[in-house]
Amino acid sequence: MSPTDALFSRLVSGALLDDAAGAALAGIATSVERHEAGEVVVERGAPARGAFVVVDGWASRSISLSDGRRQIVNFMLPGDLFDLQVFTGRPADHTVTALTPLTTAQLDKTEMLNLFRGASPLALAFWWAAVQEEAILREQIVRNGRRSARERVAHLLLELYERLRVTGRASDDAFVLPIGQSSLADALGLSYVHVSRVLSQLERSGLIERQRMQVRLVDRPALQALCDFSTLYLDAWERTAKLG
Amino acid sequence: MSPTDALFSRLVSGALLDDAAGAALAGIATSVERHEAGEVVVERGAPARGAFVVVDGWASRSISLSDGRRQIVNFMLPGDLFDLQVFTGRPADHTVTALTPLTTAQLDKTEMLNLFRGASPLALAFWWAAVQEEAILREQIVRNGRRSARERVAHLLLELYERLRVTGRASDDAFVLPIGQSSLADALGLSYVHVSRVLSQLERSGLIERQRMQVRLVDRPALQALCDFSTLYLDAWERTAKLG
DNA sequence: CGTGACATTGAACAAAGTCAAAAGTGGTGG
DNA sequence: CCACCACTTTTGACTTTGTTCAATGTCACG
Repeated sequence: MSPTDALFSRLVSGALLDDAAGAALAGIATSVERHEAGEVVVERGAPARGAFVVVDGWASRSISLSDGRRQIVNFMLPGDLFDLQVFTGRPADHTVTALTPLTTAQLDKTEMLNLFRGASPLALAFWWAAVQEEAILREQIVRNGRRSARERVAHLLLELYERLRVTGRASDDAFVLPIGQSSLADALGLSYVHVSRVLSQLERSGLIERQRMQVRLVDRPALQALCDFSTLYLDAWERTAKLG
Repeated sequence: MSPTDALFSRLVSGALLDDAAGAALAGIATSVERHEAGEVVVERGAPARGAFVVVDGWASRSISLSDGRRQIVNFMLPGDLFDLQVFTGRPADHTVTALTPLTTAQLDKTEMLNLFRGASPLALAFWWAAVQEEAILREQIVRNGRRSARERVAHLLLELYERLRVTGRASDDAFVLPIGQSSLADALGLSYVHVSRVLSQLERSGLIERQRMQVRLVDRPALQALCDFSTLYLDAWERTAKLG
């Protein structure tokens, strides 16, 4: 039994691979690692070593807030790939932990990049965009899973501000929020009534100001502290390593 | 101003593109579409037409439960790409709605695939795995955002069952659940105390059985009905269209 | 002005969290 | 084989957070 068996059976069931490609796959899944239950496999913030396949056992991908609240973003089962963001040179925005005795196989980074050799540089750019988006989804999971209503609202406002800023649509701690509170509520997993209350309260506390569709983050540092906001998951917009 | 300006400024700030690649990018972002606020841009379940860039305006990506509860999975702002799953031939597992007057540019499907011409078939397989994973993350967002504790637990058990089944690790409505309740709680955004209560209650209702680390989904249809479980987001494991 | 969509407020209610203690479980070594 | 340990699960009482329902405001626009 090869380390890539489980992955292979997933890919085959999706009709994505033939046997030749399967052999190629097995060829790049080189070093097999074994971990005990509880062991950390990839640390948040650590530079990417390579991508991994889960050969056997269960692992979790999780993100913790600074006060200890923890959100498992998803479970990784045999055949699952992770840290496919190697392509982009980004550090991991999450921690991977073995939940049971775990066997993984590492897919070599340069081998992986070789697969893209011959493709347009745009292909990697799109890959990067997809990785980017995944990071935003993960953060959304943590936001809605382990943050209070107040924290959620603050966190979303901060994220929107940062994302809009990159394309020149926000500055001076202010931006146009062209959507109603019930859309915010649907994004945050709250009722629109409660969103209204929280926004009013943030305004009364002097953290934000609202007029029409304009929002101003009056005290951005305080907002960030309030919800434990980190730009790690967005930073890559500005600091990603160049690709070969 | 070209339709890809916002995307370009994102990619450039990540040092991913030079001007030549930017021109190539502009070359494949052909047909520009305009939508009114509230209009549906991509319908859940519809076959992929191509990938899109948001040129101007805001959109949401959302998933609704059959009783109307709605979860916005993320907001799409100018420069964001979406429906990158074209590569995989999967239908959309979510609905894209314009939140404001919206301008998008379509990236032609065959042009997109051409970018991968010359890359190994494995490159597309990895892309497919990433898309797969994103779908699971989206479902996790809906689960934790708009489902009750009872529904969440049922939904997660069903997902794990389906995912394990693909690699032969579950059958007969039963599988080994080798993790503690506090891991489940961390994944579901609940307290472990509450998870314990819910599991006990599901067992008393005759929907599941537990012994050691074994879980049996005694009445899978009822569980699926209980939490509005759809395999759409997992199905691709078995029904994805073949790639060129 | 009047109208309709969106936002705010209050009061009653429900879901899930917290705290604390008791009951299993399984592994270890005597 | 049993006693002991650490850990996980269960249960009950109580608290907190956010929801629901319903009424009231506000504002842009015809």
